[in-house]
Amino acid sequence: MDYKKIITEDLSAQLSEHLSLEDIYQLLENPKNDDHGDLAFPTFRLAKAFRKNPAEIANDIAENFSSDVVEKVNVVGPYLNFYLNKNIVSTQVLNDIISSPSTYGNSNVGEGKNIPIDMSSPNIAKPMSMGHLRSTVIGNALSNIVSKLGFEPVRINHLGDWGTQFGRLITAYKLWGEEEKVRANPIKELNELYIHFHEVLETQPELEDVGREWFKKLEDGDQEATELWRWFRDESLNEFNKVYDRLGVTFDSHNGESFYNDKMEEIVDLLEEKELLVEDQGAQVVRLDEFDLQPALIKKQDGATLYITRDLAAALFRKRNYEFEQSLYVVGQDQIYHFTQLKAVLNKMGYEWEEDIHHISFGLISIDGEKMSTRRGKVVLLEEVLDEAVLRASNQINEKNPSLANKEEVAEQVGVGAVVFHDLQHDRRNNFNFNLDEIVQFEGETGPYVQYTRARALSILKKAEIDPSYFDGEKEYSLTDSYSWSVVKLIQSFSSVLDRAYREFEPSIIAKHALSMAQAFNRFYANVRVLDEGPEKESRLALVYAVALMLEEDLRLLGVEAPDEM
RNA sequence: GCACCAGUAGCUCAGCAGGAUAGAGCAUUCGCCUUCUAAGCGAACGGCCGGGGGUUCGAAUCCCUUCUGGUGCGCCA
Repeated sequence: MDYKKIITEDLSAQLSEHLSLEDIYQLLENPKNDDHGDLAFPTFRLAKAFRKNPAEIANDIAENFSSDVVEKVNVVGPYLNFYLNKNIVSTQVLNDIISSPSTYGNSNVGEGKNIPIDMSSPNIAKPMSMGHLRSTVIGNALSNIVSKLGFEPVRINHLGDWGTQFGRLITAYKLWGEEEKVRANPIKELNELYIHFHEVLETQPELEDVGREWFKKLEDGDQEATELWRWFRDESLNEFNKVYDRLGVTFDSHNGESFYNDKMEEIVDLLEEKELLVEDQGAQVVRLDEFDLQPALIKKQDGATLYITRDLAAALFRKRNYEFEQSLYVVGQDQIYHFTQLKAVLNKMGYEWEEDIHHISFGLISIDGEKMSTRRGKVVLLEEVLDEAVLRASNQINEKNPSLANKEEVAEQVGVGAVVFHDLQHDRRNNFNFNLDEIVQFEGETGPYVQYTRARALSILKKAEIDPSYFDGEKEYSLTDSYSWSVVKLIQSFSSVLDRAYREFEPSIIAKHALSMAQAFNRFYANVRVLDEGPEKESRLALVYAVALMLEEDLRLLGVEAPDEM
C-alpha cells in the first residue's frame, strides 16, 4: 500500500484548485529528521495563490485535514508534518510481507516481455578477473530485479570465443602444448601458452604469420583447427562454470562472438543496401557526423569485419529472436563510445528500437592506480579473491562461532557474499582501486553484516519456539516504539526502492536498502527485548520474522546467499 | 585537442525528479556481553559538499565557467 498516495488524495481535497495530484505527490517528501514526522509537505509553492505566508497556509490546511492513515499533523513553520498511524500501517505492512514473502513488492509492469542481458562475457582460455565479476554480478542482479517486475530476463554470456588470438593460441599449443596439462588445468595452461607465445614473438616475429594462418584455417572450417578451438572452448567453459556455481549465476545463452560469424554478411549487405557504407582510407565505414561521432569502422582494409559489425549482428539477432522490450549490455564504461556508435548506426539503419538498447556501464577496477591488463600481469584473478575471502570467513567463524554445524558451507556463503555485496553496494559507475582488505571486510556496511543481522533475527524466532506458519498474514499488530517503526517504514519502502533500482538499472539501490534494514533492525535489537513477556511480544516477533524475510529477499536479488546461522 | 564519467569528513562512499540543522561505514578515542549471536549497539572526534558565477523564497542537488582525476577517441575486442 502506498501511503504517500493516500495522503496525496487527502490533501487534494483542499488543494485541487491549485495543485494537481501529481504536483502534490511530488512535493510530499520523506523528512530526514525523525522529529518531522513520516511525511512532510512544504507550502512555499502555494504562497502566491493563497496570498498568504506559507506558515499560515500550513495552519489552514492542517485544520481541515483528515485522513484514515494519519494519526497526527504537526505544523512547523511552512511545513505540514504527517504522522502515520503506526498500528494500521504496521499491521498492513507486516501482513503483506508475511503472507507472500517471495512475491512481496512484485508487479507486472513487464507483462512477460523479454529483456536480454549481455553479461559476464569472459574470454576463452583466459582467467576471469575482478572485471568480469562486475559484469556478472551486476547483470545477475539486474535480471533478478527485472524478473520481479514481470519481465523475462534472458541472461546471455557473450563469450569472447573468436578472433585472431585463437590462431596464436593454436600455434602455441601446437608448438609447446601438452594435452594432459591442458586437461588438468585448462585455463591456467592455455593462458600460459598464450603468454609464452608473446614472449617468443619478441625474438621470432615470424610466429605472427603462423598464428594468422591458423586463424585463417579456423575461419575456413579446417578440421584440426576447429577441433582444437572447440576443445579449448569447452574446457574453458567448464572452468568458468565452477566460478558461476559459486556465484549462483546461470545463463540462458552462451552465444558469443563465434555465434555471429555467419550473421555479419547480412549486416554489411544491409548497410550497403541503405547506402550507408562509404569507403574511407581503404576501409568501409558508416559516417556519423550528424551525431558528432567518429565514423564507425565496419570493414578493415583487408575486408575483415570488426567489433562493431559483430555487435550490430548481435543486436539485430536479439531483436528478432527475443522481440525485446529493452536490451541491456553490462559492459565496462571504457566502451561507452562503442555503444554510442552502435546505437547511432542502428538509428541510421532506421531501427527505432535502438532506443531500447541500454549500455549498463560500470566503473573500472584499477590496481595500484593502474588499469588492469592481462598481458602485463596487472590482473586480479577472481577465484583467488573468492578463495581468500572464504578463508578469512572460515577463520572468523572459528573465532566467533566455533561450534557452528556446517562451517564450510557458511564460510563459502559469507566469503563469496562479502565479495559480491562489496561489488554491488556502490553506484555501479564508480571506479575503484582494488584493495583486498577492503573487499574481504566483515564489519560495518558489508554483506556479512546483512547476513549476520538476518541470522540474529532467525535466532530469536528459534528461541521463541515459534513456527513461522503461526504468522498467517491476517493478525493485528501493535508496535509503538520508534525502533520498530523505522523498520516497518523501510519494509514499506521496498516497492519504491525496487522501482528505482529498475529505472536506474542500479543494484546498489537494493544493497543500500538491505544495509538500512540491517541497521534499523540492529538498533531495534539493541534497544527492544523481543522475548520479554508483554502485550507487544507477538507483534515484535512478527516484525523480527518480517525482517528476516525482507533481508533474504534483498540478498536474493543481489545474488547473495544467506546462512540461517553464522 | 575533442568527448564521456567523476570531484562531499583522514579513507571508502550515501544524499543530486531543489526544501527544514549535510549522513553512513572504516580509521582514532571512550563506553555497553551473569538478558534474544559483540560479524552488534552507543558516544566523541571529524565538512568553505573542488573554485567562481548564475537561476530560485530556498542549491551538495539545476545552468554556465574554471581547475583536478579517470576513461575513450579507425583498421583489437
